[in-house]
Amino acid sequence: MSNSTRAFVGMQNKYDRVVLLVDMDCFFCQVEEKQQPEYQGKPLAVVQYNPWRGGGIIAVNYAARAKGVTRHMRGDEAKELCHDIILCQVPNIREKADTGKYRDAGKEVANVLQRFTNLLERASVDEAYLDITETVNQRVEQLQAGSFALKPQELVNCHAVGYDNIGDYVNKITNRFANPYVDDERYMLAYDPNDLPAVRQSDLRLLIGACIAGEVRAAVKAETGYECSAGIAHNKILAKLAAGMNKPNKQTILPLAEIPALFDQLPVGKIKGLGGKFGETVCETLGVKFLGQVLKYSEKELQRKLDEKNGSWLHNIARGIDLEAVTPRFYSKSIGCCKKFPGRNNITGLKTLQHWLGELASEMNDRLEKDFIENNRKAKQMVVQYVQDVDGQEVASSRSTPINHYDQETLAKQALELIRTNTKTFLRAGSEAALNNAIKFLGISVGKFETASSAQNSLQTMFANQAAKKRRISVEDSERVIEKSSLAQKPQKQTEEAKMKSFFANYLQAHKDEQNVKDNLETNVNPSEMNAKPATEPEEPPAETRPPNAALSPKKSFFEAYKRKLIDATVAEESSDDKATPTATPPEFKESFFANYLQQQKEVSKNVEQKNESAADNSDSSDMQGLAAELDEIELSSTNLQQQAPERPSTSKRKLEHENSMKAATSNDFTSTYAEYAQPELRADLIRLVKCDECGVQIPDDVKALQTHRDHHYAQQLSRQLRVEQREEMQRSRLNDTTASVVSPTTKPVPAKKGKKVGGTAVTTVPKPINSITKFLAPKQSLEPPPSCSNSPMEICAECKTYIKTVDMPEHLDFHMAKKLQRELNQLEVRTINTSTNKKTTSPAAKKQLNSTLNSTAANNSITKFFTQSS
DNA sequence: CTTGGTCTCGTGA
DNA sequence: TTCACGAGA
Repeated sequence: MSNSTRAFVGMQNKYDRVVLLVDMDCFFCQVEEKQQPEYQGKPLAVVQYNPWRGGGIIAVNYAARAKGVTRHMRGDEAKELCHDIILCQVPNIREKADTGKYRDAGKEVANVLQRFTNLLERASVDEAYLDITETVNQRVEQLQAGSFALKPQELVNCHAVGYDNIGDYVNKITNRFANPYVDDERYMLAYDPNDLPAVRQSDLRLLIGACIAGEVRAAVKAETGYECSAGIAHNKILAKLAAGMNKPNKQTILPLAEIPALFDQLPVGKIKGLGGKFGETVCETLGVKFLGQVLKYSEKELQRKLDEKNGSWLHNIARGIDLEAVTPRFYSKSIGCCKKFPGRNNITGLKTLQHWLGELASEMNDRLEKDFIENNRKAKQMVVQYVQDVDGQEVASSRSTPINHYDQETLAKQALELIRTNTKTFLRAGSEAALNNAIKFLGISVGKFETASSAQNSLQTMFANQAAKKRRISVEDSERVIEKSSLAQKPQKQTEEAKMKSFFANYLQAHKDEQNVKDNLETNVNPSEMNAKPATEPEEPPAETRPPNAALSPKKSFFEAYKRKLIDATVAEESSDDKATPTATPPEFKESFFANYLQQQKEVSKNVEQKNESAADNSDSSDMQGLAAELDEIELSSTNLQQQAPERPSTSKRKLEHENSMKAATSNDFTSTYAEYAQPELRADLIRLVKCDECGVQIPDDVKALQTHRDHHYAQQLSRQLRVEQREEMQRSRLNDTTASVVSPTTKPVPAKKGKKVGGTAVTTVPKPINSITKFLAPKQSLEPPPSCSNSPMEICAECKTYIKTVDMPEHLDFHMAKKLQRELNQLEVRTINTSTNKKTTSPAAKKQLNSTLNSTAANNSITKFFTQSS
């Protein structure tokens, strides 16, 4: 558990990184929509249960935002603005909001993100930074080596700050390829000479970053069903800023050169860290409104007016420089829960205080057990926070204490002690039960996690190993994913390809290939519109078996991509009021990359010559020249198309529908828009899709994605079932002990709580290990090895007789073990429930047994033994 | 009484 | 270093 302090990159690397901020769109709403598919496309908001005026809104989907519904509204106000709005309650457990559902969903997303880089920093439940510098650099190299070509079709849903459409930005970059020094004059004025190499590469690298962002978002969508927005920039601050500029389901590049213009009009408070009090002081003490105005102060002045650290930080920020590193963090450093007790709900009596501490402690206990199993770590410190009303003033306090084990009772007791011993007069004079100061806020959190030593018990060891292995595998996976999506990597070893030095040449080569080898594209885009290329040929072979030079083909030239955008734009026009429609003004093709290339062709081949042997270059070059005329023709026809397309929208629309065969390709609701634009991972020629029998959603046909998706259903089913059980259990205990209630806390609510607790323990304990291991659950897996995965070695699992990737086999076997564990836990649960109904008071022994199994260091119970035996 | 519940970080003692 | 507390997202 390295407590990594904040890290920074060197000033000399200020433009070297490519950072992504992925931000889930109205995440809580999406979670609800996924859970209740019938809600999809309808205006929806998530409210926290609170009887006053219909509950407080904490998330609003875009359909509801269109009607003017915002956060900070009450449910009733939302209803007024939008009569048919669906209001989802966040579940209430233990009389307080339970956000576990969203935490789990966030983790599901993070698991996908993780595959793309190990430099993943989770910033909140629905936001994460990814440092993708490595991958970008690799692709730059491959681009230069000719083994990789950009795929502009990945950029359809992408924006660049300062450009009306992404095509303009791409054109700008390609122009610079043709004339590398066009912008240098400006660069020299604006940047330090030492930065020029990075500055010159900046746009291309951000563009590549955007392609990766497209892949990331497509993977998230395909594997979790959730949509997100992303920002692509050279640092965290800018990535975060950019991500917010186009939403939902879009991504935004913030080009270096656009920063000054942007900042001139950018309110200071828009920058992360300047949104609050500090931002206000900055504005006041500097007399500025916009970030750009900060430029008039020297670093020294800023340091003097603010302080040394903030001064130079702001000095940098105003120049778009932020050196803060993306610090890898998947799991939170602390876990806590709290509750407000406003006004009338102030806690004024000792019993009430004990009751609520018990509730909070109970939730903590559940979450800590879960965390322990997942992360093999134990908290060493507990903090209790509270706000007291001391004669009209709110006084906040927090006290901490070391902890060694945490069950509900201990946590609650310790919390109470901390409050008691730190309050001057805890009880009102002469009273045994009345607090001297009413409590308005109560929170318990734990932190200072330490890894549980593996010697402690085998259960821990197993899960620790599990986690470590998973991490390793996912790193490999991320490489595989990237490889898969950048088609041109496949013929990497082909040396003759490597001789082509520019990615222009690559495009041309690719286009040439397209004529020889039939491309799936032609089935996607109607051949008659493709300048009368003969529509032909049998099914394309699976990607893995494709001949190398066919695989090299980038599938779509710029031209095709733009035409594609045209079609999209046409459809978008038809589907009228959709906000998620991409801006898709087609660029002028005369200025296009092809035109440029053709003009510059000879120079390019000259450059190539300089770096390389000559013979192959000449032939390439002549090949390219041979293509020139044809490309001209294509371009010509494309401009025709540009004019014609809007006049026959329905054909292209139908085509598009056919193309993706996604259920909602033309629907204009907010949840289905993705299908139209999700080429990178969803294009049939890249990944085959299968339909989930259960929910009908399209899933990439590879073992991992399938398992992940099924796992999701399985987990849902499990938790549904467990929730039902829990509810029943709660009712039982209520029947058994009707005196236990919130309003009369004098009645000791212990039996009820304990009854709940037993259920709760099982509820949160059981599904988690299952959930994390059921990645390898194969309930519906066929006995045949999936054809699309034939490239990775598979073997048959002796337990369930299904085909499993060899690399996944160890975890798959773990899964079977976990199933057994689940059975045992379930039996244990049945036993405890039985005793509780029989005896009215829950058997504390049974509960403790479970608790200590998962919590403690003692390894002498049945489950632990079970694992020792089976492993 | 009415964004509530979680998190993380920086600062000063 | 650790703790308490506030700020910010």
